[in-house]
Amino acid sequence: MANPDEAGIREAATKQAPAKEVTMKEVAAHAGVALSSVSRVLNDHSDVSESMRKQVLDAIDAVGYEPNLLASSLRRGSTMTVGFIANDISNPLFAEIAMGAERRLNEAGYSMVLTNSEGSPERDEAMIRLLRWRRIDGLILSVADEERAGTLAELAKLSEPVVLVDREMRGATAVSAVLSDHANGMQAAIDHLLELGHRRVALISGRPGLRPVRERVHGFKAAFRARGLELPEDLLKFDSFSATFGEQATHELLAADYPPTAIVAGGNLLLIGVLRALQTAGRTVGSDISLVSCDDVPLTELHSPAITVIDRDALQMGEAAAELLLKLLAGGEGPLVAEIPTSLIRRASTQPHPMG
Amino acid sequence: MANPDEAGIREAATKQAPAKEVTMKEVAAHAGVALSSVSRVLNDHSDVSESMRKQVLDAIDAVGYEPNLLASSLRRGSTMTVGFIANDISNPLFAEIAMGAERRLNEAGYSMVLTNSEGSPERDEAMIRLLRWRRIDGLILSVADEERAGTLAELAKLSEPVVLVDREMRGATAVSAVLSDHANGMQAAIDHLLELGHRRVALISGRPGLRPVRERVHGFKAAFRARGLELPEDLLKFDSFSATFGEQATHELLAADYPPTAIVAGGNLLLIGVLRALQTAGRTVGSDISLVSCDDVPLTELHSPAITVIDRDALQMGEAAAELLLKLLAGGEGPLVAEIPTSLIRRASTQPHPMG
DNA sequence: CAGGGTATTGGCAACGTTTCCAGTAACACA
DNA sequence: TGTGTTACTGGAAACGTTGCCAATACCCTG
Repeated sequence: MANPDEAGIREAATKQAPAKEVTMKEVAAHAGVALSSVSRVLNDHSDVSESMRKQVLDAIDAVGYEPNLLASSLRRGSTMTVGFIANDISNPLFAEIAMGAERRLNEAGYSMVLTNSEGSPERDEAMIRLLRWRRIDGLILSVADEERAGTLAELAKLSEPVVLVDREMRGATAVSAVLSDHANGMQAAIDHLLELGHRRVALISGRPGLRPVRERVHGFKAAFRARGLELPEDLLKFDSFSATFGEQATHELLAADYPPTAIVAGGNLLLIGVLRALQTAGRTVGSDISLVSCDDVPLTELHSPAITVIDRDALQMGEAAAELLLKLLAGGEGPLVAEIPTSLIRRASTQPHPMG
Repeated sequence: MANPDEAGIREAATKQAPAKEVTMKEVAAHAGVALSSVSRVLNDHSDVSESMRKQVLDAIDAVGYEPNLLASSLRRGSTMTVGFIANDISNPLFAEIAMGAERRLNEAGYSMVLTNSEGSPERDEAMIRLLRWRRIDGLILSVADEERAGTLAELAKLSEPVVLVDREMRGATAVSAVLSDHANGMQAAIDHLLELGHRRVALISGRPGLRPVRERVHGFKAAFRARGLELPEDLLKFDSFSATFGEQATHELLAADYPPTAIVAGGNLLLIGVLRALQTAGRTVGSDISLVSCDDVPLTELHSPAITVIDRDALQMGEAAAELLLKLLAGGEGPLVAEIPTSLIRRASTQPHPMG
């Protein structure tokens, strides 16, 4: 590499298309004013004369100037950007939350960069770190693992405000969050099933470490307890929110000695697996077995029979998350918490237990 | 940044705490070496001694240093970031494309910032401009309007490589793109319906300005022409890809004097509307009316009867888009084009025409 | 020991902004 | 005429990096 001949060649090859950027300097030169005046015009400071403003503005589109937000952010110490780390962007629920958040943030002049952890705690950490290095002004996320030390550590290093979506991190000092009321939603759903005469009610959901799962289990138990009934412990299946787990768990449940007469699927991906399994096993939803799902998606409405769901307003969740973050960004004291209600939408998939 | 709306907010937010950053300077001081040596270690240049490397690395986590990617990008002239502008992130199809692209880009060391135009050409333009000002290294997008002058202008100002997803911009100098083969897919689907005896086949799709719509119409016409049949011009409905339009168009079609015996929905949102309308009208999919949709989503598989679709691999589309962009980023000469095949998945929603 | 590498390091000027601090001109007032 | 005030403008120092260039120390050869 130190060969002088090579160096020469490299130098020649380095002679890339310069692609010289048009900077404020050019604008200033063209307008015959100082750099600082151009800056003042661009940031509409109070102390600029009309003639100066016109002069600079003309020069700007004469030379085709475009601001460099990197330089601006570096100098200013703020990027006007917030990060959003989604667990799974292909899940319409998260997509809608992200959309709600982005709308609200854009209104306030912030822009949002959306990234996808694909449910991996490692990627979670990597994304937090990357966004931190990018100097985002705030972060909205739904961590993949609430207990993970690495994630906690990465978040702790972030001095900017953070809002969790449907997560609580008990290992950390209290952090702002928007939380949906899974417990009450689930309690209502289970109560509905019990009312219909079901006793063998199964719950299929993700890892019990996650808040939505925890809360739903609370609601589940509360409903049984309220009626003085014993909990069907053997019908609780926790592993992941994926369709494949939904399918596998359903098969296991159906094959048991005392199979359930009703199933609750803890998410729209799980539901897909459950439906596949029921179809394979030749069971008819509604008449053979009752079914409840979480989160209203087109499939639940259009399935025949239509599927009873515990619903919540995903858009609203996103907006609420953005709202909290904006409050914090404006200097508000944290932690702030917003509760999003859930509601039970009864449809044809839940029918009275034939022997109930 | 010149947006006057932002001024007030920024001013309010400026009253931040100082929060002095830990920079390379601190690291250098702590290690007793020069700033440039720290930089060399961080970018692992060849000419650093082992002792220096250790010394600096130790100092780095002694002082808790975190790189500032803004400064780095500014200096280096490259952000290692590519933008992705999606039409509608809550559409699982786009979400999957984005996911495919992000995976491939991450592998190559790039990170992706995902934004959402919500199908609005104005937002399209605004997003292109913003990303340009952020100095992204490349852009993947699916413009909302292929003809719009403003969008063309914004793209023209971008000197970095661009890859379109399922779009062609005829007003611009040729631009790279990943295109799916809608024409053949549609032709196969229509041929399937014609084979089943259907003649009154309706097509509901988005605005005809968009490539997927254009191509599908080609395929549609080709299938009729190939059999020497006359085109049912009155059954072609173009307006938007939304569920509401799907519903409205279906109602119109059903109310016509010569209603269709088969409907093709040009997207998964349209399908939702079509299904709603059919349900309202009391028509049974399959026996009363045949149905084909575009893009395989859980709903099509799990609906009863299951719905015949023209499928394509969305993940692959995203990966292909990233692949093309990476080639261009590596200095490859454009424009590059990748074709993604479509395939017809026959299911129970397409049945022989009773009178066929 | 001179001479010429080689390997490593330090210093310094950028990158494109913003912002503080002076400086200037114009004007009013006494 | 001098003084103070107002309204603007220019200059220059940051922000945190990177990369070129020169400097140093060391080693090897003759």
